[in-house]
Amino acid sequence: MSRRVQPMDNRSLAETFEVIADLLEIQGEIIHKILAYRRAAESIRGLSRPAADLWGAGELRTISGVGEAIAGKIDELMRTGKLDFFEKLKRQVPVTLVDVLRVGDVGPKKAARFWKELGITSLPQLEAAARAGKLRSMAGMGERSEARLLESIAAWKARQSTRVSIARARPVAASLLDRLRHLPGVAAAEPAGSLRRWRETVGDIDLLVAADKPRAVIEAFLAFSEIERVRGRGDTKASVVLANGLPVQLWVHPPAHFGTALQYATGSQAHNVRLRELAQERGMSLSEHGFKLKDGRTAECGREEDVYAQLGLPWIAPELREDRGEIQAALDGRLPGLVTADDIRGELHAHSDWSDGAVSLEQMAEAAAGAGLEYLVITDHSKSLGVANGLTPERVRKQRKEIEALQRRLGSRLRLLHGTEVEVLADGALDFDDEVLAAFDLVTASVHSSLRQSRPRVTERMIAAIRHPHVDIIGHLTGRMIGSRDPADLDLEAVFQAAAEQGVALEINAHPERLDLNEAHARRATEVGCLLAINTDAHRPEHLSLREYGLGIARRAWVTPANVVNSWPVEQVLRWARGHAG
DNA sequence: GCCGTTTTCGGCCCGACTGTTTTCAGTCG
Repeated sequence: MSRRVQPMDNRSLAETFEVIADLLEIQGEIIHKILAYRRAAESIRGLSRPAADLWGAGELRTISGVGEAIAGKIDELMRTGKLDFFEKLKRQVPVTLVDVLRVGDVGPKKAARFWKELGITSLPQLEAAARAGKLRSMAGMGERSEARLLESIAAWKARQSTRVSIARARPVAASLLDRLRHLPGVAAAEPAGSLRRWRETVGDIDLLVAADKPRAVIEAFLAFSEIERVRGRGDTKASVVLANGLPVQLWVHPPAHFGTALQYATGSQAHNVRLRELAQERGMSLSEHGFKLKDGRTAECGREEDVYAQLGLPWIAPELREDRGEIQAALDGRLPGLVTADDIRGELHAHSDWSDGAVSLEQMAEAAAGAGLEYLVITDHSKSLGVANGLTPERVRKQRKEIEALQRRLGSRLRLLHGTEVEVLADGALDFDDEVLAAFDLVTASVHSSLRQSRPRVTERMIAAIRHPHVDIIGHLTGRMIGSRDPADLDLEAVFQAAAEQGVALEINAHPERLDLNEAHARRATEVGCLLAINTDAHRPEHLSLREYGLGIARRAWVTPANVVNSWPVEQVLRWARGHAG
C-alpha cells in the first residue's frame, strides 16, 4: 500500500490562507494581495463540498477568488500536505505573531512594530511588555494605549472562544431591542450582523436603531444596567461589553437612510464589498449613509429594498448575504424563493412521555395545534435506546391505540400520526423488525451510539439505513453536539447520493445544540437532489419554537419549500412515505 | 493575487472612532 497524504479539509485550507494573509500583512505586503488570500480563504470556508473533490476534478479555479497562484498552492497542499511558500514565510515572520492580531486594537502595523522595535513575537510577551510599561516608549503609543491594550487582552482571554451560539445571543438581543424601541425618539430597532443573517454562531450582537437624534439614544443605551464596559462611543455608534461577556455594537441612524444603514450593518463584509463594487460600476458610491451620485447629490434609502433597487437588484434575504453567488444570482433573476416559517405545515420528529419526552401525547398534540401546525408525527425512541425508555413492539401497539383515540378527540384541529425514531444499530440494522416498521405512518432512523466508527463502517451503516425499504427520514445525520460531541466521520457525498436515489429525506435538526445537517451539508444535499425535513426533535412543547434555528440553516443553504417534506400537505407526505422506497 | 460588455493591465468599499496627534495613521466593521 502506498502512503498517501490525507487531503486537507476545507477548514484547514482556509486557515492556512488566513495565516498567510496575516503574515504577509505584518510583512507589509500590498493590501490587495492580502485581501486576495482572505477572499480565497472565505470562499473555501463557505464551499458546500470538499475542496479535495474539486481538486481531484481539476476544478479549483471555479472557486471564487482562486486564481492560478492560489490553485497551485492548494494543489501542493493536497499532494504533499505542505506548502513551501508558507514554510519560507514562517521563517521570515514569527507565526506566533498572528495571535497578537486576534487581540482587539492591534493590527498588522502595530504587531510589526512590537516585533521589530521591541522584539515581541507572541501574545504573552506583549502582555508582559505592556505590564512593564515598555510600550509607551514607542512613538505614537502612550499610557492610555497601553491600558487599553491590556483590557483587550483580558477580554480576549475571558472570551476564549470568540463566538457564541445564536440561540444564546438571540434572547439577549431581543431584550435589548425591546428596551431600545421604548426609548423616546426611536422609530425602529432591528438586529443586524450575523444575528440577522442567522449564522450558527455570532461573534457579537449588532443592533441598529432609527432615530433623528442619535446622540440621545446612545446616551440612554450606555446607561443600560447590563453593560459592564464601554469600549467606544461616538455620535452614531457605541461599542460595549455586557456583564455576561457578550460584545454589543449599536448603530443609530436617522430613519431617512435606515435602509442603507441596515444593509451596511447586516453585512456580511464580503457581501457589502461586492455591493459597493457594483455601485462603483454604476457610477455611484455606496455607504451606510446612502448613494453618492455623480452629480454630488446623495440618494437616501429609507428601506433596505430601495438599496438593492438602486443597484437594479431584487432584495436579497440576509441569510444569503455571504458573497456565495447571491449577487450574481440576483443580477440573473435566479434568487431562490427561500423556505419560510409560513411554509411549514407539520412536525415530523417529536417525543412524548412514552419515551424521553417531558409531556403526554395529548399535551404535545395540543401544543402543535396551538402552534398552528396541521400535522404532528410522534416519533418516540425504539427499544435499544434504554436511557430514553425506548418502546418495545408491544408498547408501540399500545401507543398506536392511544394515538388513534386521541385523533378522534382532536377532530380536524390536528392530524396526529404515528411514527418512530428507530435506532440504527452498530451494524446498520434497524432496532425494529420489518413488520413493526411497516405499521408506522413515518419512520425516522437515527444514530445515537457508536458514532466513532471508522469512516467506511459508519458510512456503510448509514447507507444501509437509507436503503432500508421502510425508512423515510434520517434524523440528525452526523450526530454532532455543538461544543461537546464531534460529528461522525461520514463520507457525505456517498450518503447524499444514496439518499437522493432512495428519495429518503435528511433532517435539519433545529435544536441549537445539534443544527445537524449544518448549512454546508444542507446546501450540498440540496444540490445533489436530496429531500429535507426541518424538524425540532421536540421533547417538550416549548421546543416546537426552536424550528426558527433550523429554518435559519435551511435558508442559509438556499433551500426552497419544494425540497422540504414538512412543507407539503399531509396527504402528500403520506404518499411519499408509502411510495419512495426502493 | 484576482479579475474583466469600458480593462489581459490597472484597478481593487467606505466611513467612524481612537489616541496621539498640530493633520493623521491605525483599526474595525
